[in-house]
Amino acid sequence: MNIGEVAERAGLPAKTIRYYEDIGLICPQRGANGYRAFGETDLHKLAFLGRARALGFSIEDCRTLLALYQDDSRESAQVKALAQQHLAEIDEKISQLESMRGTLSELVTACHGDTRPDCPILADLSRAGEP
Amino acid sequence: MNIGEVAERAGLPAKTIRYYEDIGLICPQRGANGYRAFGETDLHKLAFLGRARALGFSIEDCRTLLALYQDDSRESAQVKALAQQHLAEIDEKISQLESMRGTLSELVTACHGDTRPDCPILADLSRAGEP
DNA sequence: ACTTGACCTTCCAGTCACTGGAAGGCTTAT
DNA sequence: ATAAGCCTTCCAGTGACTGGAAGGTCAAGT
Repeated sequence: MNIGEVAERAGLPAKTIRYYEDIGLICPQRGANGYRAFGETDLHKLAFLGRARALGFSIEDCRTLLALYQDDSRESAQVKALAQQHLAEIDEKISQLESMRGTLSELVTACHGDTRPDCPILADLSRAGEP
Repeated sequence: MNIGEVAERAGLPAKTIRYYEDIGLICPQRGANGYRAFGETDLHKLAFLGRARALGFSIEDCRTLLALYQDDSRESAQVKALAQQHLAEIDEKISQLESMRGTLSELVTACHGDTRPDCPILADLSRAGEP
């Protein structure tokens, strides 16, 4: 398989696949013409990486997950710990965003959004009332 | 005020303040010794920027917000539109994270997390069942 | 007067995970 | 022979900082 086909099948841009090779996540063979020659295993790894990335795992986490996947003597506790840690980070991010969302939606509601300059959003940002 | 004091008072790292000057968000005066000399207006702008950034606005949004804040002929509709757009982006991010969270927490729950290698998390990432 | 330490300055490099583009080689069809 | 559509490498840029090196300035203490 050339990079175009594997990109199509794995659902990743060719650029990303080259990047993954660059950082040592995959290591496809090379044909006589210098083209990368991907096998089914490479495709499988790339799809794995795509799904892990879609779950928000960092590249380094993905590297670890791939290593665990290929390690017959792994303990599922290692995988679970990694996933739990990531879950905690996601929860953290969500709560930060929820907090922003709360403030921001109050301000948006309070703003008339007309042709006059008075604006509770700017008033809040400038802390007009210095709370 | 030197940068240390304004950093303390605005609640921003000195590095960040220098960066904000670099990209033209603020323009403090300079003393004879080459030190930045911040006035109350600078402090006020920095605090404004800090709060806007804390609400997740991008630097470019902050630049716009600051310009609107200083523009007496602004229309509050401009501010509201910006905020609404940002709110929509936040909502989008939250829903992406919630979706990750959903899948991930199912997988974490399903994983025994013991010394055996069998792991639903890795099974899902490798799409063992090719759904 | 001298030194110490805490400030301040600029500039360069690195972060993360790509993404875009330039310049050039290979393959296949016309 | 040429055109298109692949492929290759390498370099630069993204956002919003952050760390660190190398060096100048200031205030206090001896």
